[in-house]
Amino acid sequence: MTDTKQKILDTAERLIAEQGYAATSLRHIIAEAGVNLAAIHYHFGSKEELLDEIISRKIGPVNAERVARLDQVLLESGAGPVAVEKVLEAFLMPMGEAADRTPAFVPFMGRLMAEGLLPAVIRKHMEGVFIRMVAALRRALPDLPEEEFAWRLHFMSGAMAHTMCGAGHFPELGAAEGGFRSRVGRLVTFLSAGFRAPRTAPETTEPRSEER
Amino acid sequence: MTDTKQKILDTAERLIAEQGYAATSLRHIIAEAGVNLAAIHYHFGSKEELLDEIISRKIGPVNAERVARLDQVLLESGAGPVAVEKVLEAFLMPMGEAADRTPAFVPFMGRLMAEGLLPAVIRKHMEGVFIRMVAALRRALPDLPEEEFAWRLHFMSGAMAHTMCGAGHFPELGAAEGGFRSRVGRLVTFLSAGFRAPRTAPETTEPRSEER
DNA sequence: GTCTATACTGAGATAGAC
DNA sequence: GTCTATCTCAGTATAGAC
Repeated sequence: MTDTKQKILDTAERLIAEQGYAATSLRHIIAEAGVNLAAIHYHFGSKEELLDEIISRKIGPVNAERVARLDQVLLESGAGPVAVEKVLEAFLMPMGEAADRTPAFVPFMGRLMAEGLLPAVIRKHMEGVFIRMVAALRRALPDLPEEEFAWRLHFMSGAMAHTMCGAGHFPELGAAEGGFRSRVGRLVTFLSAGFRAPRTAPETTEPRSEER
Repeated sequence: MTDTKQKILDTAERLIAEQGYAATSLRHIIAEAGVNLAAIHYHFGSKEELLDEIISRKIGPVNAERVARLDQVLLESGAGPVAVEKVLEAFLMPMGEAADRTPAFVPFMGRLMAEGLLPAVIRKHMEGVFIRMVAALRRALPDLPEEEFAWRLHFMSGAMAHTMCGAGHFPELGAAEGGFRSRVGRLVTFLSAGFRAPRTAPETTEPRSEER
């Protein structure tokens, strides 16, 4: 890979991690990287495709590790029950190891999630492992109604996004900066309990009658 | 309020609910509303302040209802224990009633959350009730360590954001469209179980030793 | 094959005429 | 209170230098 291309990728990843995708202009990237504006469009075609390549070059090992761990969890449990915690950990922890190798990547991904850029860009890189994780999770929770299960997956992805982003939206609440692993540990505890909760009783979904 | 201003507010709210804040240009808004571009800057000053006014005019009653319900929950429990479910419901349900009155508002707010616009705009409208809700939740969970509690609040806000947004990022998972109340009911079940989970054991936060 | 210079379109913002 | 004209900066496209 040419030096120019490399510099663009590294600089863009860092700036997007710091400021977000929308707030990072191509002109800001080229200024910091010391390259020409058109070089971005020569090497990548567009801002969106640049984003795609930043993800592509780093997400591969993470997802491979995820699949390996998920397979191991399923193997270890054999025909017996699968533990929710193990599945979630297998899916979430590999991101932390990527963070050790390349520090900007986790906040970078967190930013993208927070900005709602998953559908257009990230999904294509994540869909395979995500489906795999969902299947494992379904085996861990065979009695949960399908609709309830589907909603809980949404709750999970929301919580994941905000956790990876780090700061979250209410910094004054004092989210102490633990390492990524401790953060994921707490998230796994929280989500596992949520997934294991009994189905929602129908009357909970009714409007409350009393008014104040 | 002048008719021009009203038309801008209504049109902008609808378009942002449909397409998101970033994707909705002022020129698109004025075209649909049938007004002049400069009218937006005359009445509101900027796109951001327009956003602020759309929120301001609707969030008031919602937050008043939230405070009323939170107070009622605390009153009913007196000196006894407070139920997590009651607190979360008191905070989340009033949004659903706003949805009945003005259908575009919930997806509008969901979009903003999904786009990560909370810190700049929404926080100032929500901070008061949020702090109040956090205090009530703390009373419901007196034994949870502060740091664990803080993280769980982050997990909650992430899950909330994605839930309000409706579709979420993985539509192929088949999130059936229940009404807002059933959705909130499921969310309350999930979050309550998560909040009540025992503290995360330290060893869960350690790196796993085995590799595949 | 790589990279530079420059121009095009559409965004939000602003000044000043009416 | 409203509208026209214009400014700056964004992402994008292309012609041509090396």
